[in-house]
Amino acid sequence: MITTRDIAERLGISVSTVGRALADDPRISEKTKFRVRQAASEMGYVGNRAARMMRGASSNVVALVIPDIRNTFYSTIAHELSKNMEAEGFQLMLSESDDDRMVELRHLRELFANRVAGVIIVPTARPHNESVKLLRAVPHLQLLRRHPSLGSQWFGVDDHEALRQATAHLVALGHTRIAYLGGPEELPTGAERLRGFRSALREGGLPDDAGRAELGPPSSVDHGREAVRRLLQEPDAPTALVLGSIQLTLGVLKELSEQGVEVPRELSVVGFGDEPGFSWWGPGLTTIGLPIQEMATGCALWLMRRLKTRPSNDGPYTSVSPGSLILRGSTAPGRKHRPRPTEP
Amino acid sequence: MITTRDIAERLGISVSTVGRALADDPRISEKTKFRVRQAASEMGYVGNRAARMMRGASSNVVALVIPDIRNTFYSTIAHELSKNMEAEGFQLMLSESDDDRMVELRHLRELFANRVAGVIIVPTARPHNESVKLLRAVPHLQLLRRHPSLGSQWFGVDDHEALRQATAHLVALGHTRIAYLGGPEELPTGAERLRGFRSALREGGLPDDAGRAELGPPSSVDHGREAVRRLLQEPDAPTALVLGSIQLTLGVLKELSEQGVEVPRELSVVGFGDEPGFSWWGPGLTTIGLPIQEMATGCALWLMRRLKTRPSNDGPYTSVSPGSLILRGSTAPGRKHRPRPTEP
DNA sequence: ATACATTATGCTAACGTTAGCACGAAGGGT
DNA sequence: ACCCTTCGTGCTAACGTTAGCATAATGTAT
Repeated sequence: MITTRDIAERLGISVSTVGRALADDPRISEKTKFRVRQAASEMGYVGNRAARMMRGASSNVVALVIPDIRNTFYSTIAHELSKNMEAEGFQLMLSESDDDRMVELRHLRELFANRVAGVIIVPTARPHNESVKLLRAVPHLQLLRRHPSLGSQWFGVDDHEALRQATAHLVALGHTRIAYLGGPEELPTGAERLRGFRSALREGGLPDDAGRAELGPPSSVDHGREAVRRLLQEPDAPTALVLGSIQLTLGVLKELSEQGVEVPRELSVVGFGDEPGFSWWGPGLTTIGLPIQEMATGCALWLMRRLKTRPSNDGPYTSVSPGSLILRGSTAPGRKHRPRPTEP
Repeated sequence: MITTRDIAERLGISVSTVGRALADDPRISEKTKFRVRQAASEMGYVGNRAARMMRGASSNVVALVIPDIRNTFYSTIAHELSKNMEAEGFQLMLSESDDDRMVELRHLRELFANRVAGVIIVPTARPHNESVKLLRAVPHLQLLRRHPSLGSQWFGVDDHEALRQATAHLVALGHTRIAYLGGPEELPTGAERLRGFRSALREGGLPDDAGRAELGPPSSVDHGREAVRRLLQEPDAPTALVLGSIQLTLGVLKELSEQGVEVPRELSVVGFGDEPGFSWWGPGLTTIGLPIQEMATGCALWLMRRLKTRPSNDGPYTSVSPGSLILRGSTAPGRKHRPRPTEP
C-alpha cells in the first residue's frame, strides 16, 4: 500500500508537505500541490483512515443493527440510510442480530472495536447489559423498537394507533370475533400493537372474549402459516383477522391461498405493512401502510446532523410516524358465524 | 475511550503486559492475566482495531457493493454473507451503487480508505477505470454480473441457460409470438439472458421475427409496467412473455393485475426469480427459480477461506449455478393470435 | 545592508497497539 | 559460589497521519 512517505520520497519532499498538499492546505504552493496530487494519483495513493483516526479524527462509518435484512421493512431502511449517508461521505456497516441478544452483543463489540461513529439499532427484546454500556459511548438511535435502557433517542411508528385503526375498521364492519396475530409481547412493538388491538375492541364496546391474540416469535413466516391453520380449524373460529408483522402477513396470505379460503366472505383480513404482492393477493389486501421510508430518511438526517455538530446536544428525542389504513378488498361486513366454504 | 495505557496505569504495570495479557500470551502469569481482564472489563475497555491495523493487522471488514438492497436478490445475498461472516468474526460494509459507476467509484474509494479486507461486488455495466485499479489491491469477487476487467473470480447463475429453459417452455407450448423484457444488453447478465432467449427460439425452429426483445434500465419496476402496457396495445401483440429480472416481473404482475388481463388465457407469462407473492399471483406465476441463497453462501465461504490463508492463491475461479423452472399456472398452450378479453 | 514580514517547507511528537529485544528474579545443576 | 535456563515483565520502536513549532527562502521597507 502506498503511503504519504512513498510520495514524499519520490518527489524529494517531506511527508508533512505531502500531507498538507493532499489536505489542500493554503500554506502549500500551487505548484507543489499539483506535483503531489499528480504523483498520488499515478501511484494509486489512498489515504489510510485508520491512521487518521489515531490522530483523533472520527470514523465515517455508521452501523445499522437490525434483526434481518430480508425483511422489507429493514431493507427499505438500509436503503434510505445508505443513500442519505453516501451524500455526506459516510459508509454503512450492516449487522444482523437475528433477534438474538448474544449475536447483537457480538456485533456491537466488533462495531466498537472498529470505532463506528454512530449506531442505528432495532434492538432485541432485552439487550445485554454490555450492549447497553457499549452504546452509551456513541451517538445512537433506536428505530421502530424502543428499549428504555438505550436512551430516549428514538424514531418509530405509532404501533398502538396503527393496530387500533386496523382493528377499529373490523369492529365498524360488525365483526365480533376478531383474532390478532402478532409478535411477542416482550418486544416493545409487540406490546404496543397488542394494546392497540385491545383498545379498539374496548372502544367498540365489544366484550372481553371478542378478541383473541396469538403471539409468537418475531418475524416468523412459518408461525403465521401455522397459526392461521390452527385458527380456522377451531369450532368457533374468528370471522376476522388482524396481523401484527410483515412476516406474519406473508405467511398468512400464503396459507390462505393454499387452503383456498375465500376472503373476505369466509374471513376478513387486515395485513401489516405493504408489499408489492399485497395488492394482487386475492381480492387485494387491506393493510396498514407505514411510512418506513420517511422514517428512515428522518433517522439518517438526524444522525448526520448529530455527527457533524460536535457538541453533545442529546436532548431526549422522539419522532413518531402515524400509519394509515390502505383499503382494498380483503374485509367485508361481519356475520355471527364464519360461513362454510362454498361447494365447488 | 479507555486504552491499554489506562489499564496499565491503574494496575501499576506496563502497557506491554496489558497487551499481552489481553492477547492471552503464555508468557504472562495467570494471576496478572486475571487482574488485567478484570480491570479491562470493569473499565469497559474495547480494543482499537485502527491501532491494531497500523501494526500490520488486516481489517475484519468485507464490503458488499450492490445496486440496491431492496431487491430481494441482493438482500438475500447480504443476509447469507452477513450470517456466514459473523461466525468468522467479520463485519459487513454495505454500499449501494444504484447502478451508477460514479457512485460505485465513490463507494470504493471510501471502502479502500477504510482498508476493507475484501470486496464482493455486483459491478455496474462498465466500472470506472479507477474502480478497477482499486479492486486489484484486495481479494475481490464478482457476483452475478461479471466484467472482464475485474478479474476472473466470479460467482453467478447460468443466465443463458435460465432464459433458454424459460423460453423453451413457451416454445414447447406452441407459442410463436414471444416477447422478452429484460435489462440492458450492456450488462453482462442482460446480454446472457437475451442470448438464452434467442437460443431457445432458434432451437425451437421459430423464425427470426417470432421473438422480440424489449430492453430497458436495470431493476426498474416502472419500466416493467410501462413496457407490458405498450406490448398489449399493439395490433399483433405477443401471446407469451418472458421476464429477465425480478423488478421487471414485479412491475409486470402489478400491471397485468390492474388491467385485468386473463393469464394464461390471453397471455402466458414466465417470471424471473421467486418472491413470496409470485405463488399467489393470479393463477400462480411460472417462473425461473435461482439458487441465490446457495450462491451467496458459496461466495461467503470462498472469501472467508481466501482471507484466512495469506498466500495469494488467486487462480481463476468461476462457479455457475443452474436455475430451475418452477411450473405454476401462468402458462398455457399458444394460439395463433392473442384472444380478446372475455366480456364481463 | 539590516530588520522584518511573509511564504513555503521540514522536523518532531503523538495517537493505541504490538513485536523484538533486554532485563531482573528465581531455580536447578555443577 | 558459579553458570544456565526459565519465567515474568518492561522498554522501545514502528505502523501512517497530522498539528505545532521551527526553519529556510523570499520579498519589502527602512
